[in-house]
Amino acid sequence: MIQHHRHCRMKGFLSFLILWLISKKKMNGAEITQELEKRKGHRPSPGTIYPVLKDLTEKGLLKVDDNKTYTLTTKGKKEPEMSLDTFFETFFDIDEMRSRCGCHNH
Amino acid sequence: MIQHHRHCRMKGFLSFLILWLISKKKMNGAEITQELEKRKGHRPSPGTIYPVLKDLTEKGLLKVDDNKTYTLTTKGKKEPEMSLDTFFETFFDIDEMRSRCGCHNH
DNA sequence: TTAAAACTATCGGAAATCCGATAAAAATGA
DNA sequence: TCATTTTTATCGGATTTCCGATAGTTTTAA
Repeated sequence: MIQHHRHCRMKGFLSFLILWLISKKKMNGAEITQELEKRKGHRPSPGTIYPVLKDLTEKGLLKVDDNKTYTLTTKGKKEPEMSLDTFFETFFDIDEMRSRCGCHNH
Repeated sequence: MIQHHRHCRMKGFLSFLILWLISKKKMNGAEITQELEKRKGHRPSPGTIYPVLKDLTEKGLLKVDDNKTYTLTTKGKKEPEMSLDTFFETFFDIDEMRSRCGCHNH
């Protein structure tokens, strides 16, 4: 099956982003989908987010309650911290990056 | 051959990061390697960065001079802008992210 | 000059990442 | 109830991303 060419660079921050979203507010799959659509401009396929949620749950970073609502575990609360450190060590000059692009009002 | 498990989340921002570095200052491979080591905490393998440089050159985003120094092309100067927009649309609350992690001094 | 070191480059493949297709389960509402 | 919509979930695989192994090339310095 031929898959179409993706225009979107920057593949591979979805787990990080989902952890970040859930750290701000517990969410179910639909809410996560909506939030990702808002941020990235297009609705992710169910086949995109549910495997990620499953993976993060199996790694002990997320837990699910009976309403299918995802929350960070204790481990998960530490993990994004680590990732954030890594992130800001790598992109320490992020303010300069932002000042170079057109989106100053975010 | 068995490859060891990677602890590092956030796979997949290398092209973006390399474009960003070269947009700040023209560099050769060794300089890029050093800068990545500084930012990410470990030295990338040559097999990591040179294929990326080749790929970005073939896509017309980079050009190389006789000293193997990489510079952005006109197209490359626009491309990171686009990526930056995407980036900051996705991570519009990046300041909140940073205030949550320990690295306030970057 | 020439050996050693540093740099550049390629290749194959492991692992990660994402997504379309598909379907089950749950919620909705007529 | 029961059909429709929404939500959740899985699977297989296309593609991307990265890296170890390897080797050619250039620079360094004795």
